[in-house]
Amino acid sequence: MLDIAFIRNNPEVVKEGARKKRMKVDIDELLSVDNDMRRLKTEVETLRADRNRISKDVSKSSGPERDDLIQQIKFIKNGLTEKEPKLKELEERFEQLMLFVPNPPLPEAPEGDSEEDNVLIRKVGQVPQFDFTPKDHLELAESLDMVDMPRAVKFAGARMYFLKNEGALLEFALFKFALDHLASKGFQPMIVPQLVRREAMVGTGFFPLGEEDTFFVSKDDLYLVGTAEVSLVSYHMDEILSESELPKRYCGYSTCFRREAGSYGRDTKGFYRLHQFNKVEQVVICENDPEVSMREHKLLLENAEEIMQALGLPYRVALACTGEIGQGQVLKHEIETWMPSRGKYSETHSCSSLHEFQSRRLRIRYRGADGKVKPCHTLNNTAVASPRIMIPILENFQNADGSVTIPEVLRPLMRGMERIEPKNSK
RNA sequence: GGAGAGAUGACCGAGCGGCCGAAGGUGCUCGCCUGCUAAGCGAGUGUGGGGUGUAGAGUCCCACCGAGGGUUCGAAUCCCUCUCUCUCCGCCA
Repeated sequence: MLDIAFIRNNPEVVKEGARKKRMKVDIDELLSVDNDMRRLKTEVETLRADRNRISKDVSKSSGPERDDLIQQIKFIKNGLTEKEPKLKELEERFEQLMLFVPNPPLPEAPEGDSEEDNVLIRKVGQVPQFDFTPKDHLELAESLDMVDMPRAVKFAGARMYFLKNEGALLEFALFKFALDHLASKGFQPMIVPQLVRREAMVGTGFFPLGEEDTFFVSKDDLYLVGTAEVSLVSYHMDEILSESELPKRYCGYSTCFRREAGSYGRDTKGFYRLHQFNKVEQVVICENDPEVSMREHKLLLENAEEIMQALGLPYRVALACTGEIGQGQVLKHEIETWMPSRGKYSETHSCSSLHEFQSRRLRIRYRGADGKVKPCHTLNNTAVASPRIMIPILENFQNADGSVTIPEVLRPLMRGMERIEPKNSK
């Protein structure tokens, strides 16, 4: 959500932002509703002021004078009964329109339509050269008996899976490693609610646009989160924090549920696109200062890169183009990891700054040193998401004999195992 | 799931249908005072929105005492619905 005053004063900036993001939104309609709403509001408030004033006199009067005052109020109330529903209608329309206005991207976000227009920032690590025919991650995972997809699909449907044996252990090791790393840097570890109310989904900006992609538990009116970001950001909903306690830095673990509506037939094989996965997410809530949030943005990116480097995975960092940036984000970096079977770097992390977009929706504010209450800035980035991260781990670290070498940092977390060996029986 | 109690400002907590945007305290800000610290003294300090005003300051108004309806000239106070919290019982990782 943007500040309506900002939209009023800078309609062209907002329109240009929407255009860059390739999003359709009718700012002129919004402003016209805003205008009508304010005009009517003034009328209604004048009537209310009259009513309140006269009503106070009622208590001081008596007899015919009193009856006369009450008559006057009844007359005013007629005007109110006529105007109030119209005002309410306009206000609802206004709120609705506001939910769709995209946050204009920062100037440093490159303009573009799709992934191809993202700008490469840096490459880290060596892409492996195999002197044997490498397998893809699914083949590896099956031969290593780390996964069972067919049995899951049989009773749970497409894009479902079991992780088993070293697969299960590896995932826990990854999350433990990530949480430890972030906790050591002062991020507060959290295990978060995975079922949330609509308010949290709208508040974090996933709704209304992302509603189709979300699982809904209708009996209880609760939504399954697609990321811990929803809960971590909503944590401070409706609060006024003090500047001295900022920034708030969190790392949260959750399972993530995504319907993947509209992606039928895409990435159907393997670990890339699943209905359910697990993730450690980083979230920062900080002061309303673009420089501060940019610093935090870099910190979040750096944390994720440190984890990637510790794992020894070859990756690159790209700056997402405007067409790839979500509605609420002003800047987004992606970490893409080398996946041999795809023959390219593919997204494993997404680092976003949202400025006031979420905090306005959720009313997360803080009292500045000047005594003024301001909306915070919010940011988030993946720390590690699995099983997707297992694609590059399995594929990059595979050996000629079909085994996979476990990254050193994870070995202490996997009972000292150094390799995952192929199994014969299933 | 059954029975009962509750939801008030950044936080805690009082509140008779008009004198309540709301006592008191804590916190915070500013000042004073005291070898230092702690304490003490004084003053200030709600949110959101609309109008006016040169962004500002100021000023006027509206709304808000969990949310939404209702009664009333007038509702934090009365009634209804919902949500959440707590206690007890049941069930349960």
